[in-house]
Amino acid sequence: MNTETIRNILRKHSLKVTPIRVQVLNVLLDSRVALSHADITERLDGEHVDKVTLYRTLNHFCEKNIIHKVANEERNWLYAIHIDDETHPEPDHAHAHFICDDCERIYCFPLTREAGSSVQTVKQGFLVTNQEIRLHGLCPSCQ
Amino acid sequence: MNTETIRNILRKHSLKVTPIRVQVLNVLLDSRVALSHADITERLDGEHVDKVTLYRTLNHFCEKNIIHKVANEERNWLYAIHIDDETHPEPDHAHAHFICDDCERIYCFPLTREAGSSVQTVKQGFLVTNQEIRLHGLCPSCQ
DNA sequence: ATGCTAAATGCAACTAAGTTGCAAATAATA
DNA sequence: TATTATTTGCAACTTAGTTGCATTTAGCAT
Ligand SMILES: [Mn+2]
Ligand SMILES: [Mn+2]
Ligand SMILES: [Zn+2]
Ligand SMILES: [Zn+2]
Repeated sequence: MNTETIRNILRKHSLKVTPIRVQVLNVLLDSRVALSHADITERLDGEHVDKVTLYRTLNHFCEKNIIHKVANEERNWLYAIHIDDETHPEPDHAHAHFICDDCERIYCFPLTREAGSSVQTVKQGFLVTNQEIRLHGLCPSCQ
Repeated sequence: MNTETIRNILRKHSLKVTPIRVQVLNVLLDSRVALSHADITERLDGEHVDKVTLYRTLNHFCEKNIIHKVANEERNWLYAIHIDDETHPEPDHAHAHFICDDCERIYCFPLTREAGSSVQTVKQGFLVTNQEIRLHGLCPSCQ
């Protein structure tokens, strides 16, 4: 993705435009799957980025809702751009995560509304306001 | 729950019957919600239990499928007995977890079959074999 | 009952993801 | 160009969970 577009995303969220932020955002925009801190560090190579700075950058992006985090099976955070396409205008957790049980990659999937609203009143006395769906299986390259 | 019943659960899974195992299983059988390592330690008080022994006990129970673990919002493990009632004869992940956004307690819920099978073919090329549903909201005592 | 042995326990040290504190550098604005 | 709030980098810290190893014990055979 074009650097100026990325710079504008940052400005839109009133974040200072710094080289690290541009590069990290670029890496995340380029990826079809959610990435770990280590994944991102690798893909930034050439440039040395301090691990704390990277964590803080990712947390900033999360607070601004530019990206979100999802835990993998080892319970480490993976980071992904918010899917923001026409088919999926809702905020927050209105999408599913697909976890490949072979390669362990995690993909963000938009959810159809009917699927999303199917598990509403499961048990008397509990009020469900939101849900998180994690789909397990095999991704195209692992079948 | 009666101690002899607990001893029999252990024997059924060819685990040696030890005081710690009996007590831990008793604590888990008594709880309506999933418990952390710290929660369990508290409820064992009187008896001192080494933290490593407790972790190993819990992992043993998981391997034998007597209990299962679920991550809380801080990504620490909580442990719960497998719900094993008539309404829910399937193995593995065929139940949902309800997370109270106020008190953070986690409950295991059986899932109706229709809800469980609603999110099957979400995206071309991805094979879904299993799913995990985390419901967020308010539990009865937090509304 | 007694002894034997594989499994369970307890303690200390370790691991690794993520955070905190603070001093030095820098982007935005005037 | 100067000012200042924000960002960065480094070191130290935190904490859940694991590993290694010596000691103890449950279950079983004699
Ligand atoms: Mn996602
Ligand atoms: Mn459960
Ligand atoms: Zn895969
Ligand atoms: Zn509650």
